[in-house]
Amino acid sequence: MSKAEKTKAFIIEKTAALFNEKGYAGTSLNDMTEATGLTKGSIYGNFANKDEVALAVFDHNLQKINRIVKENIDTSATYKEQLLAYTDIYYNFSKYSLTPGGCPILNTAVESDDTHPALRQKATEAILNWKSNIKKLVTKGIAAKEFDSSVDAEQFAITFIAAIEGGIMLSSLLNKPDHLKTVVKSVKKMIEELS
Amino acid sequence: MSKAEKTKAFIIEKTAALFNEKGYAGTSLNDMTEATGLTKGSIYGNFANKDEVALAVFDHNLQKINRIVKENIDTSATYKEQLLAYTDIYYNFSKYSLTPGGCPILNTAVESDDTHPALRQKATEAILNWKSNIKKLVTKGIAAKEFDSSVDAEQFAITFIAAIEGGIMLSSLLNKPDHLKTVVKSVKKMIEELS
Amino acid sequence: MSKAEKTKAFIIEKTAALFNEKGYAGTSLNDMTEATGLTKGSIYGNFANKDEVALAVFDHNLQKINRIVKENIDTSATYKEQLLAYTDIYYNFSKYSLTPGGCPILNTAVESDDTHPALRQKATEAILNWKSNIKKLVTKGIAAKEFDSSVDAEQFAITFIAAIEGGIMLSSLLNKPDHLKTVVKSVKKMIEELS
Amino acid sequence: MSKAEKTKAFIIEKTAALFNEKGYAGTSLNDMTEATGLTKGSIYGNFANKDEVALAVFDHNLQKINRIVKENIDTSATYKEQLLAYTDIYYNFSKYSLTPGGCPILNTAVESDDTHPALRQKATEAILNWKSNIKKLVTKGIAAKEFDSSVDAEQFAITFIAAIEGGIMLSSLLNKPDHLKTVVKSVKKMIEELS
DNA sequence: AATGAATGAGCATTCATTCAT
DNA sequence: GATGAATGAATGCTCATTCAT
Repeated sequence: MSKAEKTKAFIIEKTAALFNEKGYAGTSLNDMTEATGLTKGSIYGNFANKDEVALAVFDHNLQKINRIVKENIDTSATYKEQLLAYTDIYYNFSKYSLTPGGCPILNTAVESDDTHPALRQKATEAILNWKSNIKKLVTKGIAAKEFDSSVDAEQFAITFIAAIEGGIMLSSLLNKPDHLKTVVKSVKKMIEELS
Repeated sequence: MSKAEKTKAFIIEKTAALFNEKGYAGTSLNDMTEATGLTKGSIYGNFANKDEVALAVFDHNLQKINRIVKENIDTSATYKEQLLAYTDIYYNFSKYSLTPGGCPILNTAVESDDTHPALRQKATEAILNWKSNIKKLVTKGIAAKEFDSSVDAEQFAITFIAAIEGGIMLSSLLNKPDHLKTVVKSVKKMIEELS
Repeated sequence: MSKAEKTKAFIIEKTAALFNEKGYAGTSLNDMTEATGLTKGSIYGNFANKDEVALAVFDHNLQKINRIVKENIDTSATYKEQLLAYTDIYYNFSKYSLTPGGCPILNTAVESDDTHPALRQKATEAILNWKSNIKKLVTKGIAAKEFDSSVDAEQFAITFIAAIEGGIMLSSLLNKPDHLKTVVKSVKKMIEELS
Repeated sequence: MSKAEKTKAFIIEKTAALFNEKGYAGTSLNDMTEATGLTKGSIYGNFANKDEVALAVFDHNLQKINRIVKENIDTSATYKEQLLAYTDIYYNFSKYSLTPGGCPILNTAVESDDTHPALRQKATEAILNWKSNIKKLVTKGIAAKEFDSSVDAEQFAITFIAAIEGGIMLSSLLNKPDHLKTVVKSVKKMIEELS
């Protein structure tokens, strides 16, 4: 890793919390220099502009989540177990020391949808990919006779994601991590009902 | 209604969409003068500062939703029907010409939770009130033997709100109103299962 | 004249020398606040941006010159006398307390021709208008039998302007006002030769 | 020529057009690295600062012109012919592929006279040298009885340079190479009248 | 001799807010 | 009660320059 790559990674890591907590518009270059200890010139030497940092931070946050998902899903044998493992991630959400400030996908989605096309695009892709993954597990589970053939995979995936994201929002806003656990419990019940 | 009250109401109405779409940090006084056709001096003559406008806008948006909820719930006889009526509001969400830019509670919750205590407080109250309403309907439904006594009202309320809010986010981000309808379908199924 | 118009005029007057001496790129907003005693905000309250000030300054400088030209030309009876009166303006160039820093048209022409289309356009129009005026005097002089019919009005006008502007440049650069007077003498000889 | 000398020459050549078109203040180190393909460090390894490059570029441009002048003058027998040869250079100005952006002496003179003493000094010397050359030709022509003894060599030289430089400015600004030719024609007539 | 990476001062511009009229 | 005009701090970004490697 070159010096530039190291500094880029350093900037991303140090500003990730900032962008997630204060949003894109709410995070200033000054905030960023304070968080990193670097000068504005240095940040602009490594990124073309604030936008590029924000997009890189989003990718960074997403990778973090995807890595956790992969680790937890791969060890599961059946599709049902994989779905349950998926939910377990959110049941133990606070355990994983993820970027503070709530779910980056949710935050980005909410802030960017009317204001920042490039970020919106990133959030959209992340959600569509997530939906596709859940859908695949359900479809394969049906094929493997784990789930009832009448199950609507699309509907399940959408409801799954909606509930989890809504649960994260409630937990963050009300400062009650248990609310997400409560939602996860309901989602687990939904998974049981797939059979 | 005095002239001052009229102007205040006018400012709130004209800037409501702005705040909901661009967020608090993303909405400038200049945006507000453009949207209203008024001068900055005039806005400051009617509100102490930008904050006050944002808070008033939140109240305005919330009242709009609450009025719709009240209208649709009151006509229902049973508690189950009332819960179903509740969900119908979101099934037909786009029909009610609400403030553009997605759900104001969700937007405010996401933007304010790490940055704006006063707005956060408003969002918190709105959510807690919503949760309390749903919980009451379930509790009364249990007492009236409409729902099974084993039902956890708190869990249901939290999951209900989480799913709906998550559904709104998905619909806004992906620009697919049907996603919210899909979530509402799942919620209706959850209501059926309460019996 | 409204307050805004007064401030605009004040800004133009106070920054005219600045732009003429340091050029468009060489004049900073800080220079402008120092020269006017106003804040940046005040300048931006009266002009959309630095460009608008520069363009207004150019117009202001041009008007100043045009006013002097008009005053001196109008009193002359014959076309030859009008041409001579024209040159007298430049013979006494330093007398008129014009904007310091040399000829604004020349300065703007030289700086803007490869970099600033809007300013270039202004300089172009000023020069074309000047050429047209000189040409008209010659043409009318020919018609009035003051000048020989073989005279090429276009050639005279171009040479006239070129010599004067070149003379201003030499005087400014070498800090020798007499150089312009020397050039004017040659131009006067050219005028005598028109007959 | 050492490596360092080669690189210096390379930098000068590649940035000459830049400085002539955008001016000293308008040319950034970034522009210079783009134009040369070198790094900032490399430019600073070969020149003390931006100033030094600009001064070297001026010298480079001046040498180019002087070489052309020498080549064209030397072949002429009489002083009148030498003066006419001088003007021919400008009649065919566009033929010689000189630095784009107009006359470097004029550009430098106009930009630097109020802002950059070192460049101003260079432009001053170039003009004085030019004037001295023209003056010598006229004086020698008088001594050789080619020109009338009443001719004012200083006045002729100043008017000559003023007209040519003014002509270059008009041609550049109005994008009409013919304007310079028109001026040159007038200058040739002036030369004829010296006899 | 050249590079990559950094610096900090400076750039044009926009911000929320104030206040005399 | 509303306006026009101002303020000064903050915005994102670029500048010429330096220096360890």
